[in-house]
Amino acid sequence: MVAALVGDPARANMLTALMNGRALTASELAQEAGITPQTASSHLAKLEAGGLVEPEKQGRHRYYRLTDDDVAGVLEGLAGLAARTGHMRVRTGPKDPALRRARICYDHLAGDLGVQMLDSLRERHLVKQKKQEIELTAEGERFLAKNLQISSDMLSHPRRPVCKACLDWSERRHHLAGTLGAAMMQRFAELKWAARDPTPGSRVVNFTRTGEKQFAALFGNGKD
Amino acid sequence: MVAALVGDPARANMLTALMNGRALTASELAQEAGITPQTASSHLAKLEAGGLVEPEKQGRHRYYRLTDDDVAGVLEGLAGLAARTGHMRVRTGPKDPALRRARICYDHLAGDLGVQMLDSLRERHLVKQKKQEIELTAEGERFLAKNLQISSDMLSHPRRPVCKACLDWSERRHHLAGTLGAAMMQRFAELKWAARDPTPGSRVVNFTRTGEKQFAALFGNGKD
DNA sequence: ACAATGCTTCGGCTACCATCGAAGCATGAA
DNA sequence: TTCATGCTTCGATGGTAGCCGAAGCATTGT
Repeated sequence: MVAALVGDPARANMLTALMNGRALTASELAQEAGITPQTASSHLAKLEAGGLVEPEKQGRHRYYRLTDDDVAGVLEGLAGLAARTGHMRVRTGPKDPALRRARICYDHLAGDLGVQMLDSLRERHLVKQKKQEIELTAEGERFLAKNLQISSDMLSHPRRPVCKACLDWSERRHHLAGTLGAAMMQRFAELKWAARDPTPGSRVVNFTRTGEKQFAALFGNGKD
Repeated sequence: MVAALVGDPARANMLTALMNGRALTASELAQEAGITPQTASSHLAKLEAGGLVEPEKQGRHRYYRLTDDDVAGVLEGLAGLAARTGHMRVRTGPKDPALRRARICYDHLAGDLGVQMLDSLRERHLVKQKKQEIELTAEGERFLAKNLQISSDMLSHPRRPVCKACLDWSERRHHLAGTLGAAMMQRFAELKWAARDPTPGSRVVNFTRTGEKQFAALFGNGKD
C-alpha cells in the first residue's frame, strides 16, 4: 500500500525534500532524512517500486524526483490533513542537537537559527514572502547594507533567484535560501561569527560566543 | 503522521470499508479488517486521534464514519496512486434483501427510502441538520402542510424531540426519526401509500404502486 | 593501471507496534 | 436484580521493518 511508504518518517522526509520539484541525489536525500546512505538506498528502492519517485542516472550520481504532480498533490493533501488536527509532525529528525540548531543547507544557514532569522526578517518587514518567493524590501536593503555590509548588487546571479524560501528539515518551517541566504552565511563566516564544523562531511555550523551574541542582537526573538 | 495511520493494513481495510460514506460499528469494522475487537478498538482510537474518523454513540453500539469529504478525498487519491502500480483493493458489495429498501425503525421509516427522504428534505432546505438535531424550517413547515397535511402543532410531544436523526441500520446514514418521522410514517399509512408487512415480527414496509410514485414525486432523487 | 566517489547488497541487531487473551465497564434486556 | 452484548483497557508476545557496519559494484578521475 502506498500510504505505508509515505508513513515511514525517513521516507516522508525524503518526499518532503522533493516537494519543491527539484531532483536530489540519493546521498542528499539521505542527509535530509538523517540516515545513512545504505538505509536511504533501501528506502528509495521501495519508493521507486511504489511509483512515488523516479530515478535519473547521471554519472555516478542518481537523481530522484517525484514521479509526477499527482504524487505531489496527494502528499500535499496528506499534509493538509495532518495540519488541521494539529497533528503536525514532530519528527525524530536529526539526533544531533547541534545539527538541529545550526547547519549548512547547500550553502546557506538552516536549523533553528536559520528559521529564526527568516522569521525576524519577515516580522520587521525587511523581506516580503509570497509562497516560496522572497523579496527584499527597501528597508531590508538598508538593513543589510548597514549591519552586514551586503549591497544588493552583490546578489545578482544569473542562475538563481535572489531570495527563496527553503523548507527546514528539522523545524519544518521556512528558512532563507537563494543568493541572499548564501551571501549572509558567507558574511557570517567572514565576520567570524560562525564556521562550518571542521569534521569532514559534517553539516554542523558552530557559532562563536560573540557571533551568537551579534546574531541574537540582529535576529533574536528574545528566547535565546 | 497521517500516512502512517493509513499505512497499516488493518486500518486501511477499515477506512476502505467506510469509503462509501456509511457508518459502521466497531465490531463490523473488526470483522472487515479480519482482526479481534480489542485490536480494532486500539486502531479506531488512533484513527480518531488522527482526525480521520468520528464516532457516534448509539445504544451500546459505536458507529464510526469518516470525518469529512477531505479525508475521503485523500484516501481516494492514495487509492489512485496505488491503482496505477497494480495494487487495487475491492470492496464487497451489498448483500441484503428488500428489508433494506423500506422498513420500520420503531415507528418511523428507515432503509433506503428513509435515508433518501431525509436527504431530499435537507437538500431543499426544508430541514436543517446539526449533528443529531434536526430543525424544521419555515419552508419545511409549509411543505408539510401543503403536501401531507401535517401541521406543526401535531408534532408537539413532551417526551420526544420534534425531529431527530437516526442512524440507519442498513444504509448507515441518517434518516428522519423523532415525532416528525413518526407522523410522516403514520401519514403514509393513512394515505395508503405504504403499510407494514402483515407477517408477524416483520419490519418490512411495503409501498403500493401509487404510493411509491407519490413518494418519489415528493422525495425522489431521480434514480428511482 | 590505481584510487576515489556514489550507491547498492548483505547480515545481524534492535525497537516498535500490531495482535490476542483476559478482565473491566457500559448499556440494554429479562 | 441478573444476564447478555458491545466495546475498551491491560499485559505479554511475536513478527516485521528500520537501521547501521562491512563489503561489493559501478563510474569517474589521475
